[in-house]
Amino acid sequence: MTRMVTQKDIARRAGVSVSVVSAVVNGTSHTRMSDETRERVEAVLTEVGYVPNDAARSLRRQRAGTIAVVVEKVDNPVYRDMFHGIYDAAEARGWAVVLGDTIWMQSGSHFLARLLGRGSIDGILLRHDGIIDETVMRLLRTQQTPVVTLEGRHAPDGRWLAVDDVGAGRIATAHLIELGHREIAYVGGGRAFVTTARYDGYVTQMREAGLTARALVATEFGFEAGSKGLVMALAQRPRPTAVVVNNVISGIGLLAAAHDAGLQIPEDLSVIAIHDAEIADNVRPTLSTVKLPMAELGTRAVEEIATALDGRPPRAGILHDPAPQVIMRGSSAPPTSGQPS
Amino acid sequence: MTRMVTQKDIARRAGVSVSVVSAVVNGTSHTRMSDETRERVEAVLTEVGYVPNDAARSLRRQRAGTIAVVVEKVDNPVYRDMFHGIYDAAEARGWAVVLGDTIWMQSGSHFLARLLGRGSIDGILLRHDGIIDETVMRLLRTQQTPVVTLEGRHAPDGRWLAVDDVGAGRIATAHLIELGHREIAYVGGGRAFVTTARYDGYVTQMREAGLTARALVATEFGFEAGSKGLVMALAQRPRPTAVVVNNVISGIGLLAAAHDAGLQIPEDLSVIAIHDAEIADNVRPTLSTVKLPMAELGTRAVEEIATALDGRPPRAGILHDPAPQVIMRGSSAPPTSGQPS
DNA sequence: CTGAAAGCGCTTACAG
DNA sequence: CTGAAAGCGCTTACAG
Repeated sequence: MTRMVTQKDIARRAGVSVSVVSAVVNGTSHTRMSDETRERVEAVLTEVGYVPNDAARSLRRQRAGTIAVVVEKVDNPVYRDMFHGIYDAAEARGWAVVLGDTIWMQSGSHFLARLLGRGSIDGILLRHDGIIDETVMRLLRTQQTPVVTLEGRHAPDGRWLAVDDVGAGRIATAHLIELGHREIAYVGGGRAFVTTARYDGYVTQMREAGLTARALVATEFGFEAGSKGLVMALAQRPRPTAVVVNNVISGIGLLAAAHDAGLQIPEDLSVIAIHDAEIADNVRPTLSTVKLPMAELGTRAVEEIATALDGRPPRAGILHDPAPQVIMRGSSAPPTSGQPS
Repeated sequence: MTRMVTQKDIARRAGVSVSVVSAVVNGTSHTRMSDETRERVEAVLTEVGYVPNDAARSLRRQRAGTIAVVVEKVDNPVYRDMFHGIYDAAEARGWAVVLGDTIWMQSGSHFLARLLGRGSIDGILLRHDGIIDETVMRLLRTQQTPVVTLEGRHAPDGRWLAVDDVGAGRIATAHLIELGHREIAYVGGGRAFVTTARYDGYVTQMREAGLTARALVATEFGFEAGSKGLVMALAQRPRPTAVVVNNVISGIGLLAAAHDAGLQIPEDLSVIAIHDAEIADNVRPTLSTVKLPMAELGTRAVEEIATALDGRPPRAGILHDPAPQVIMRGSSAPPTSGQPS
């Protein structure tokens, strides 16, 4: 490992001071210099392949130029658009983005240390739904690094953003009602904030349609939540002819379980899941979903970090625009007369 | 935004020098001090909630304590175990891990700047299969930050690691042969390195069994590659009774396309995909796969970074242990006599 | 137009 | 047992 080449080295080789080198590197016009000098420095810079030391820069500038995004499971396809939105917005502001998984945020972990310690991360976007250790949350709240919570209501200093979960629950339910269903169940998602909101939307929509809302079939997340949820939903009386599932992954799991139970989808049961993902198009039957503006959520979250760094007041809240949108696929259809009950 | 509290502040409040504070913070025994002093410092430390500045630390230590992992699509479920292996190994060595997506590595992006610039990232694990801009690769090669390439053969200074792709291709093919298939096609994955290796395994295994290997049905990656691949494979004569698919995602896509084409899986066509993921269990029919030791790959990759940082020679190569393993599910079965041809 | 110097917050020899 | 000082590599007022 050879020694790092510094501005000092460049200065020596170009016969100028480090101030000049720094000015050239940063494109600062403040220190005006002759074209001749600039060219000479630039020549040396590219010749030796100079790269600035980010640690030194961050220390001096008191800003790292990097924000961290921490989510529950990085491989959840639901985040794809959000990551994209975050990346674009961050790059536009001159920030790099790094990702991490919530399960890495354990007390004492080096990942957490990097998040908490100032100097390498300027802001944190956190998808948190009550799953994080309370000690860790307290630490996070105590730190000065701004934290914007995504889809949760626990934000330190009130910086939180969420998609319209109530609206998603409503529109999913409305879709099934419009198809003619009256016996509709709500499956999945445990007792987390987002579930509560989505389930609320379901309840409201059912009531408005003069239908009776059912108890939440609470089953956590993941594929398995879908299969367990199906069994529990089918045990309800009267037997539902349609279900709203709390998320795509559980929706896929529910579809698989329905297949195993010998149910025809959508003939025997209509299914719609909240959140859209590519996989919904790649299972059979395809899965109807509600698409939420995740890319916009990401963009707004980055703006909120900027707001926090500027010391401006939070603009917390729910993203109502664009509105949740039903993407009808093969898993939802009008109820059939021959539907088992 | 209040000013950051520094060791200097702690020192003043505790009535000691910063050397002592630093020693307490780092648990350094070098500077022995009285228990009384240590306790006093610790009290102040916790009282004000001191957190070290990582930028200053990195600069002084000439090491950031963070490694970056950059992969093609972070939401590819294939990486889940690998991330886990990387995280565990990194934490054990005292390193934090941050994740990024390959598509962020564009010339001029701040993400790339952070990767290239020394000081904030000590090493890079890169899943690269020929998709990255050659300019970027050259920059990466030029930098001093060690890069370990995962599943590719392009590693700068020869630090690369891969799972046994040839073995995976062989064992997948062997599985179908053992079931009694003789007309077996290979679908998906374009012309990337991993594909070449897996396809090679298929060819070898076919030959050893005295069967004729077919031309690669080259269709890139993703779900769509599976559907396109199916059409192309079915056009081959004699029509195959079984296919090896280059990866799980394409395998799912192929299953969906087969359903749309009215094919019964596995009766009309047996399918096995390389790489295992939870989703393989959650589609119907379930998808047979070959599981590769991704967690171990992650662990070894972290060790390789350590090797590089210590200036020790590369231990590049293929991970043969544990060996690829067939996970038979519902998509593969013996050929049926009534199979269409 | 250019240089010398201070200082960001740490760690680590070195001196006492 | 503890402190003063140097220095990691930058950026930025300030002086000339």
